[in-house]
Amino acid sequence: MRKPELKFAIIATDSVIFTILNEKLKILLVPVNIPPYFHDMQGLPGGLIAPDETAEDSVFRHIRNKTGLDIGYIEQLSTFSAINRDPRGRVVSVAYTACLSEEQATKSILKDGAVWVDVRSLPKLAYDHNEIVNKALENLRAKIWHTKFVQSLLPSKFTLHEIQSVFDVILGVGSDKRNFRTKVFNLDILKKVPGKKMKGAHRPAELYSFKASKVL
Amino acid sequence: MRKPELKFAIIATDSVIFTILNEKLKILLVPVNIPPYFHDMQGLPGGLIAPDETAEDSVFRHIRNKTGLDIGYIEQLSTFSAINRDPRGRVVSVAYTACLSEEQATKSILKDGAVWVDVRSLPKLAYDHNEIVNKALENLRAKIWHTKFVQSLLPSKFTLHEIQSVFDVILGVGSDKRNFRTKVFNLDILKKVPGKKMKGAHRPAELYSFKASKVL
DNA sequence: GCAAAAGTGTTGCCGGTACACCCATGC
DNA sequence: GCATGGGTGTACCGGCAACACTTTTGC
Repeated sequence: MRKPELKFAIIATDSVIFTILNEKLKILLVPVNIPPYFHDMQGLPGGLIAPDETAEDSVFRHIRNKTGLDIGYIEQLSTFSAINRDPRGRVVSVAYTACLSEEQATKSILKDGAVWVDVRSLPKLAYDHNEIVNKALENLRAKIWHTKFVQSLLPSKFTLHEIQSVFDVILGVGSDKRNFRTKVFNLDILKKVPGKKMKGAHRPAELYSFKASKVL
Repeated sequence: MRKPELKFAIIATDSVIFTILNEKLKILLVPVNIPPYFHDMQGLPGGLIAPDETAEDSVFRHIRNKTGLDIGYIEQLSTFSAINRDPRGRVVSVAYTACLSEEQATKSILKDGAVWVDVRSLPKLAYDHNEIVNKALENLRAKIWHTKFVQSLLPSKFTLHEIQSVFDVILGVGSDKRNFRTKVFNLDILKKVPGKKMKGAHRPAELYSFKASKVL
């Protein structure tokens, strides 16, 4: 099945890059065309780790190449080492999760056919990338209250409605406005900042930002 | 600093193997002697991943070689890829956590100078192994209530005192007997099994075992 | 009968959830 | 003045922590 020409395993990284566009959770996918194994499929952005870079460096480099962006916050997800996960040979992949704000995602200049795809309607992906995405989603949902993922998904200033919407979209449930606010205020992670945000003919919303390094 | 003869990174695994001996949390360490880099030091058991095995396979194999035991349950911890973590060349390591019962640990036939060392009095270890152990400890403490680690640390039948002792030793705090029992009973993960355990001139203790696959 | 570990319930607090109304703005 | 989203408080429930006495056994 796999070609024996590679004597040792090669190390790569794959990135699950989340953003929220139009209240939908999306990830970045790139075309995969590797005859005779994969025809017109999609997969996660990623690539080999260069000899003089760490896995994190590699992730930053590959994301920059696909989006033109410098991502600020990534988190290691897991390492995938199934023997036949890459039909071309033995490739072990260290998977990472990253998040972008809608603003960053829309201003990024996608290259090589990269596209944002709704996680609710993912196609069958190349390699074991569906498995990686599923694990990334589980991990995101489990840790959303205890990591900086939310901060990466939001602009520097945001309304309470916006931050609540991030939680609701990721967790896939609608939450109560008053309870949500009580909870985040008790966590003491937000500070009110000057200015208000108008959106249509309504009462303007207060703006908030994250207190420096409160959430781990 | 590092030798350039290796053109690509090599993949290895390292294992943090916990057990509890005499109410002390211990890990397995092996001697490391690699002049001119490491003289009479200790480090985690581990080794390269063979081309035809997964990372998990590699962990099982290396543990078997050091202890003569077949470990049942392991869990991936994290992957360490700092460029100079191994002074001999570029080695990326996938770290795993495993746990053994006291019975398994004492009956295991340690080879190559492997020893059990109290985590409270660890020496400076070779490579970045102190960092790996610290992360493994954090992870163990954070997930102790939600993983099979506790099951791996206990024999198949045990008393309530014994399981509480496992939690207390790992978390480093004494807990209330009645509250602890209320909590585990509410979790519905234990079943009473026939027989009692005597230990000195006292009232005998009931024996319990885990219900099949309740804890994830 | 005494030393030593096993076993057993109640109370207060806190975090989570359910739930409804007034406020500020543009038109 | 009305339509639209912004903002606020209370009541119930369940999990968690503090706390002391009786039971069973070997000697």
